[in-house]
Amino acid sequence: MSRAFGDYVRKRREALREEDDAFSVRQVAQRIGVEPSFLSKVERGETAPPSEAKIVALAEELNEDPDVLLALAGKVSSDLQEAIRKRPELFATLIREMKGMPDHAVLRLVREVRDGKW
Amino acid sequence: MSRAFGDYVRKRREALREEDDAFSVRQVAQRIGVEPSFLSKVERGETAPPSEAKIVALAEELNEDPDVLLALAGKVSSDLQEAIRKRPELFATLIREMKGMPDHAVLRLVREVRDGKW
DNA sequence: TGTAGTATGTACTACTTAGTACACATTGTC
DNA sequence: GACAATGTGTACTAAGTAGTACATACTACA
Repeated sequence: MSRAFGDYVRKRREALREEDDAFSVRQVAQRIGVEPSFLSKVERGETAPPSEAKIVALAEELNEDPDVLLALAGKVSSDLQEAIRKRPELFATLIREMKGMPDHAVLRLVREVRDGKW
Repeated sequence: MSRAFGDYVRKRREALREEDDAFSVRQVAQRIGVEPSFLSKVERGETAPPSEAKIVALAEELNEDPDVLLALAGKVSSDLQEAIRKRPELFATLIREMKGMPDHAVLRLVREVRDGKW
């Protein structure tokens, strides 16, 4: 089991803690709605990452992008999955086409789409 | 539990069966590597759709687009998920932007990308 | 020195996933 | 009328998911 998720969360939490004691395992656990022992195990990679809902809560707590945290946990946000499931051929083709493209090309595309050229 | 997946599979299998007796529940089940009773229950929606691997095998068997079948089963192909997880911010933004767009716009985009304009 | 807060260890559990194994009743066919 | 093939009902299960509950051990500080 890769510990990328746990390591990342722990580092981020401890960084925030330098400035604010409220970022202890216990307090963060309580705010996201899990037992401290569970969060501890997650951070140490002893247990698989939590559910999507808890990961999103954690991302908010740590001021991180939920999609990035979900990715580290090996998941994809359910709203993205739903969007794909609604038009599977279209999105499947597009994503497979783009997965071989460099970041800057994808980024350019994102911007064009966002700027309403479509 | 919605039975969209099972209904679709059953219809498709029975259509193929008009032409070819090899498309019985038993024989298809054997070819995709499950018990006939399991496929039967799946088609009648009595059990949740099978795993991704079996769905893909079934799609091949039925000459259907695996992404469509996966979508009916409420799933997204793991290779697409992996592509998203590798660049979560980029893909998340793009997909969320596109989910509100009409089909023809998405299709145009797919074609532009495929035709190497990027 | 006691007590408040902190992290972690241990044990357990309810639910879900993804099926198998086998028996049974029906239908076609030789 | 036997035999083969078909679809389905019933019972079961191994592994994974997503945690809880409580006990223990350490640290700071008043």
